[in-house]
Amino acid sequence: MRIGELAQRAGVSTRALRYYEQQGLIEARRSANGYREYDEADVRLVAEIRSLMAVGFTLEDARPFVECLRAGKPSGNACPDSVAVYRRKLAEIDAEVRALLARRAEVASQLALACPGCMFSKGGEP
Amino acid sequence: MRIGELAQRAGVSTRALRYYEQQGLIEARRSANGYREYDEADVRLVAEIRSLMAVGFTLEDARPFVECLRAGKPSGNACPDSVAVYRRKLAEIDAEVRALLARRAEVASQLALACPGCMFSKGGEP
DNA sequence: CTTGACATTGACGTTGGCGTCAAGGCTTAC
DNA sequence: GTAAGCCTTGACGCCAACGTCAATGTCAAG
Repeated sequence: MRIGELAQRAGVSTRALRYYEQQGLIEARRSANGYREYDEADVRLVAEIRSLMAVGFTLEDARPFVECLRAGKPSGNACPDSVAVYRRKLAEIDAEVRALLARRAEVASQLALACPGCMFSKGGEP
Repeated sequence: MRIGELAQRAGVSTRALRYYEQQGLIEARRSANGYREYDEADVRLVAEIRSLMAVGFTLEDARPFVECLRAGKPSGNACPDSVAVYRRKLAEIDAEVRALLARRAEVASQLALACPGCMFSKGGEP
């Protein structure tokens, strides 16, 4: 299939696919006229990328998973590098959550100072 | 005082101060040679901006607080617009935390699939 | 033949909050 | 007078993941 069909089947733009290729995540053979040609395996690769991005992974984070699939593994997370990324991501998320909660507490205390009663009413008291 | 001293006292760069001015958050009168001149009130304005940014506010978020101070209020959060921003920010943070926790759960379940036992050991089992 | 739907590469725009030159003017000290 | 240290405006760079346009090529249908 060509890039337009892959884009439609994977739910991404053709621009995104060319970008992934530029970043070395996917590759395509070329037909005689220079058009990119993809197969079913590429649909899976792109799907893997998108599902990882959907949970906050960057393209770089997705790279080990893609390489894992291209290495013939049935699943992108069946490789040690992928597992390492999972663990790193968990740590990152936990750190982010802690930072956010700390900020939340600060904001809440400032709000309580600025507007006593705001914290327990729905509409607040401006 | 001139921009260098304000920068030092407020703990920001001169570039940042000029940027804040460009965004309409602070303003400076000019001395005869064209240099920006600031006073103590500006130190407070910049301090307010920085303390808000430290908890994740954008410059736009900080605007009502600055206007509040410039309106003569003793505190930047003593105005209804500021309180509204606080409340909006709390909601945003809560939404972010929820999204992060949802992602965390997804990542954790994938990790559990990829590497049973990883979730309960420190070093994991790759 | 021409229209239209596909494809190609290249390059600039987006978002926030500045960092980092560049090229020059003002002031003070030696 | 000149070096040092302040200041001015202007403009490009950065980061991610593309969007969007430009100019052009390919191919099947009418």
